[in-house]
Parts: sequence; structure tokens; C-alpha cells
Amino acid sequence: MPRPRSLTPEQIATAALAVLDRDGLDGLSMRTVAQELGVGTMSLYRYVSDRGQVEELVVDLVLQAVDPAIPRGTPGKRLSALADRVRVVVSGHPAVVPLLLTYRHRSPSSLRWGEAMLTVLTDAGLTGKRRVIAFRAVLGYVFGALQVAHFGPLSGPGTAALAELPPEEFPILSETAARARGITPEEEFRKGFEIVLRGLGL
Amino acid sequence: MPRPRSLTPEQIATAALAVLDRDGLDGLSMRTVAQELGVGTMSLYRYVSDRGQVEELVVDLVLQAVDPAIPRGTPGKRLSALADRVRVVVSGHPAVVPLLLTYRHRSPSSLRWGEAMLTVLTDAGLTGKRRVIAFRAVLGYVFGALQVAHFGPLSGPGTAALAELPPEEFPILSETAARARGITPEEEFRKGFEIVLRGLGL
DNA sequence: TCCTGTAGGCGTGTGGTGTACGCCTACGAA
DNA sequence: TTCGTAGGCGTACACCACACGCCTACAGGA
Repeated sequence: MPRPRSLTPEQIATAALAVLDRDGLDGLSMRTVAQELGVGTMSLYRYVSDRGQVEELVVDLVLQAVDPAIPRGTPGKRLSALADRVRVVVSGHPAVVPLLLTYRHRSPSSLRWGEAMLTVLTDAGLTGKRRVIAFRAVLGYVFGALQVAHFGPLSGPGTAALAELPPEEFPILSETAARARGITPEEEFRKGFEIVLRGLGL
Repeated sequence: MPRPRSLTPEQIATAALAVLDRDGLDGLSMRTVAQELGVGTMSLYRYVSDRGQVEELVVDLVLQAVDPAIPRGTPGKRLSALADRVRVVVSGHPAVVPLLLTYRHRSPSSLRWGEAMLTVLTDAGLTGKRRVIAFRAVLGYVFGALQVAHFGPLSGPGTAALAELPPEEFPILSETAARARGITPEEEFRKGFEIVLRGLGL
């Protein structure tokens, strides 16, 4: 066999994540990733079929850092801990947030995390269609909340602008936005997830 | 004053939405929108500062179709109806889903909808920090669920692939995915939202 | 040691993108 | 009729993803 491969998918993912962390999503391109690896742009195509696959690799690399082991405690505590692990890991790489929903379902790490969540839901007595709905609702909340927090953080200019809205037209929205300043992303995510848990009866 | 303006923001939004509905998000570009309007590409820049503003216009155009009037019924019924109006409107233009979370907070129509949701939450007795958390959780669920449904519908190839996963490694995930086939987006969204409502005590 | 087939590295080219710049001109007011 | 303003937009540039095909590094066989 001639010419052993010189790049691993993991190296590509690591390089892409470095670019993402440094220059954001706009800075991510085949050129910049190749440059980060010290390799020609077209060489990347020996290892991935297109840009989407690079994004897929980087999403999985990030989610690999989520420990899928099932924590101890009540079902509610277990689910909270599993969900919060995703929040912690993702908040370390905010630029990947927009990619999460697109590639989540193709990431093996995400699948392992999903199996863990479903295991806890099953232990809690959920089966059949109810379990499907519960799992999808949790998915929607977790990834939706991460994106809402990313694109419009409570301690950001967006919320500040809402607080300045004319009170005669938006009385409650402006008041609520003013009240929101200072709530941390961690508290927002955790208490929001508690609402979902309560809805599940856990 | 010479040369009256020949394009309105609404016309631009309508043209962009037509492109989006016809050719999807990938088909949306300044060139295609200009062509749709029968105008030169650069002429658009007399009316918008960049592509992002076109996307903003189209998101608001879509959300304008959401009636922000507060429905009758219990608080739970009111919130469900308001949320479902968003789902119905958005499902008519699936290609805008990825744009929603990015531009939601700059859309006047979205603000009016938010004020309506908050009004119901307030009528139900929520105030202060609890109201902030509740509102953000609802936002996270609504927009997250729409995206989850868009990128990985239960009756789509993604879920079918999950059902084929090795049962020894993903016993519950594969079983749950198999059970998911045939659940409509409407049912998924509505029952998921009921979980959130129950968590809010409504 | 040399040869050779395979597959990695990547330069070049194509058709797309967003948008800066600056010319031409249609138009309303004087 | 003239003139100033602002709309319309052609051209150009930098960037993008990626198809194609050449060159060459390498491992195994002779």
C-alpha cells in the first residue's frame, strides 16, 4: 500500500474547531481549515467529501466531550445533569451553536447522549408514543434554548433593546426584558429545563 | 425631491420569500432576489444595507401572518393557540426555519407575539424572574421544536436511519425511532408544548 | 537495487457569492 | 428649460466550494 494517510478525521475536526473558536463561523472555510493544518485546500477533499462533512466532524468533536454516563439520583436529577453537560460543553465553543441542530442527528456522540436520556426516561416509566414525544420535547428545549441564549443572551444588547421598547405598545415585554438583565445563561437553562421536567412529571 | 422610490421593503420581502419557497435557502441570494423583482442586483442596496437585512425582512413578513390577538380560554389554551399559530405559519414556509432564531428578536411581528404570550403568562400569575424564565423556556421550546422538526422530521430518513441502528448499542433509541414513524409534526409540536405547559402549572 | 502501481498532495479553473465604487440618468422643483 | 438629487446598475474584487487532472511519495515485488 503506497502513501499512508497523513490526516485523520480527528485532526481535521480539531483544526476546524480551532478556526471556529478563533474566527467564528464566518471564518470557517475549506481554505482556513487547510491552512490551519498546513496543507493545500484541495488536499482536504481526500478526507472529506464536502464542507458539510467538516462541519459534521466538528460538531461531533465538541459533543464527544459530553459524558454519556448516566448520573446518579432521581430521574429528574439525571436528566438535568445530562442536559447540563451539553450546555457546559457547548458554551465552551459558542460558534458551533448554529451547527448543532443541523448535524446533531448525524453525530455518534449525540446518539450516545440520546440513548442515555432515553434510558432515564424509560426508567421513569415512559414508553411508546409518550416516550417519543417526551424525548423530542427535551431535544427541542435543549437545542432551542442553547440557540436562543446564543443569538439573544439575556445580558446582551438584544435584551437591552427590548427593555427600551415603548411601554405603551409593549408594556410587559419591556418590563420583562428589564427584569432579565443579570440572569446567567446557566440559571436560565437550568430553571427552564426544570419546567420541562415538571411537565414530564419528574 | 427627484426619482421617487420604486421598491418597498414589503416588495423585497415578498420577492425573497418567493425565492425561498421555490428554491430553498441555498437559492436565496441578492442576485436571485433582484431577478425576482426584475431589477439589477445592486439596486437592492438602495433599500437594504446587506443580505442580512433581506433575511430580516423575510422573517418578519412570515411572522406577520401570525395573529397576535389573544385567544379565549384557559391560560393553557391561550398559550397553545398562540404557539400553534407560529407552527402553522412557519410550516407554510419551511425554508425560513433556519433564519427564525437568528432574526426573531428583530422582527416587530415577533415582538407583538411575544407581548401576547407574556400577557397570558402574566394573567396566569407569573411575574419577576419566574416570568422571564418561563418566557425564555417557551421561546426555546417553540423555536427549537420547529428546527428539530425541520432538520429531522419524525417521518423522515433521519429517524428511519435511527431505527436501523444496532439494537445492542442503542436499544432504546432504535426502538423509540421505530415507534416514531407516522407521528405528525402537528401532534408532535402540540403534545410537546403540553409538556411545557404542564411544567408551568397551566 | 530498481521498478511500478497506487493513492496522496495540490495547482488551476469554474461558476457562484456579497458588496464597494462610480457612472449615467430619470425625475421633481424652480 | 435647467439643475441638483438620488435611483438604477455595470463593473470589479475578494472570497467561496469544489471538479479535474498532473505530479510524486511511497510500499511491495522482482
